[in-house]
Amino acid sequence: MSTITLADVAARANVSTATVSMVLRNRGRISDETRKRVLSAIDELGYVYNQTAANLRNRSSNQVGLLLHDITNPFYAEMTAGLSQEMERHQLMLFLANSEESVPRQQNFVDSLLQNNASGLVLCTARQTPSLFFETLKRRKIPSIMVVRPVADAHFDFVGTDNFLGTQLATQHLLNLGHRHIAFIGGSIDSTARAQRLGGYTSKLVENSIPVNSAWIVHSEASQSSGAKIAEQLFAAHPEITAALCYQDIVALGVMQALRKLNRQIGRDFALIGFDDITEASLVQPGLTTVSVASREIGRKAGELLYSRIQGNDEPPKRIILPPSLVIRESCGYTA
Amino acid sequence: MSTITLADVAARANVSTATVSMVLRNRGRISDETRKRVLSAIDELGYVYNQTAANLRNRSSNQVGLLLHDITNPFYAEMTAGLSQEMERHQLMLFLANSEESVPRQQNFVDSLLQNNASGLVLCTARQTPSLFFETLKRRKIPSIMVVRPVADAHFDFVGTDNFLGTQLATQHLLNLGHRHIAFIGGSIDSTARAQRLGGYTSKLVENSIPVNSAWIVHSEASQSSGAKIAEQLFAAHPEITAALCYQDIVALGVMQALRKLNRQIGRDFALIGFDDITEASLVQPGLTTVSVASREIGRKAGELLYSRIQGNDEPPKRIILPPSLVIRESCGYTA
DNA sequence: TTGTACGCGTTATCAT
DNA sequence: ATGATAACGCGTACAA
Repeated sequence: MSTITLADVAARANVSTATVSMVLRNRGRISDETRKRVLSAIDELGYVYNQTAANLRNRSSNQVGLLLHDITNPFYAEMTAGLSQEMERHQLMLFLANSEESVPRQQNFVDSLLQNNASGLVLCTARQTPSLFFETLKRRKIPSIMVVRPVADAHFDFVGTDNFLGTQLATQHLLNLGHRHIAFIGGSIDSTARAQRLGGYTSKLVENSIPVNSAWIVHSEASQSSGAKIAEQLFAAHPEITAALCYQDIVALGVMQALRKLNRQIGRDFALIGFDDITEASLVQPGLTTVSVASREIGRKAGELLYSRIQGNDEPPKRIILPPSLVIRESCGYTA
Repeated sequence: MSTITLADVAARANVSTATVSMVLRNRGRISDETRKRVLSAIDELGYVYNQTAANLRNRSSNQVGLLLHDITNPFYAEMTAGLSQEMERHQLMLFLANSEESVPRQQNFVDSLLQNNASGLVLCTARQTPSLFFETLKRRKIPSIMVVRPVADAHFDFVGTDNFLGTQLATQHLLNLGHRHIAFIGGSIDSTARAQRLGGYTSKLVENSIPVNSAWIVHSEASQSSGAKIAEQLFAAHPEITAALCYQDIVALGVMQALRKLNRQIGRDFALIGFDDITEASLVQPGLTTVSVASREIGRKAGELLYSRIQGNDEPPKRIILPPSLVIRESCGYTA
């Protein structure tokens, strides 16, 4: 069974391929009469449009790529859903890749996208991404939106959250509750986002004339177990700590484990705040107070912006920073 | 800046386009001499391979589609990661779509894939999928692997878990602990998977001469809140129930809420088992005993099978059923 | 190794 | 006003 082509349809309808093409794309001037003939020919033959051929001719495609480092992280899964929704609205197909923080894999994916004439990208790049990577993107002039992880290069569009403000909110909340010995737990040392979150925390301390104790600031991997291990050490060495702000909810969940092990009642004799507001935050006992960053909305906004870029919007690079909010549950007690 | 084509490279290297093509794809016999010339020409010109053109010529592509109904469900996110890994191994690009149980959206996605000459599909179809959908896939002869949700049509490859065995394991566990009043909570009435899980449960009861009480079998939506609501009603009407097997972990989490509200100690005066082993199951307090189905592995196996089909494997349809296992945590107490 | 027809839709230009 | 003609996008594979 050989493929049915536009030419076959044209023959059947006694028109030229040009006419069929115009009917398919609603362009040019076609009489209702012939349009009907063409449409029924399409129907009778069971013609399937060949996007590949169109792409080749147009030197473009309806495909965009999404690069993440961990789709199993609920935060990114949620963001993906938002983006996917937006892509569908615009009839764009979404390629997905999971770099798992591997720079070569990330590079492979982007190379493939370029070879496929992808018309845009949404990227949450791996941590050690070399600047050459960004240079290549710029040189190829492919619309690229960076998300969540800030990139030094201001040339790119960015959609993310206000890390600084987020931890300011959280820190202020702890201060309002009377805490003065507040730890900051988690994040990897070379992360820009961490620097920003740390900044929100320290700035609030300073603003309230509370000394910043660097021994209470520790980093960890983005996992529950790592958070637990780090926290245990920290609390053993510094029993004076009464509250902690975590870089991520995942880490906070680990800290919870540590606190339980040390027999400290979360919400009573210890206050804990996370960041991200992943689903789990509302499921644990007690519910985790956390900074919510509207992950789904980040996906949507990124999609919106990408689409406008693909349409030719050439305004200077944008930075869309979605305001975070503090979701108060039970992990800091009930006093507001 | 006009695109650099294969022809440009050929001109620069003083060879034919055929030669360049062969060098790029390591085919035919090319002398080391010319190969070097071609490679350096590619390098100098910064040539980028045009996959689109190749796809058109080959009437194929290196693209496969993954259709899910909810990427934010951790179970599917995990599966996606497994599939993504496998696709990358074979240099296949993965299209992702989130149907959110919408049949038209699902259809759109598959239509787009067909128009893009996708070489294969992995599908977890929406619940109300009409049989016409499957007919189309068969007619187009595109390799398609169904996952997780069993499909009536035995014509398709399937990768999933043994629902029946899973609930048998769980039910036996509860029986061993002495429970005789065991409820089955969750799943939607028209789900095949639910029928299978229900079968495992009832078969074990019958095997142990325990009457099946249909009043203890209730269904619910796949959400925590729905699970909680349903469970509350059930336990109020039937206080004699001392244990429950849930269709999904998500539902089990809701049931936990209900139990707390009713002041019943999970793991002490009530035993609860879930299904899926999502990450949350190990995070809640007490940890949820559940049937683990190796979601990541389902993704990998599906990818492996799909790849072999794309390569031309035309053995009869396969059903790969991964054995589930019971992960014992604390929600049934500590007695084994 | 090379020449070249081919895969299939698009669009600018031309014809009626 | 409508529609046809034909060159074009770029890599592939077969005959020479």
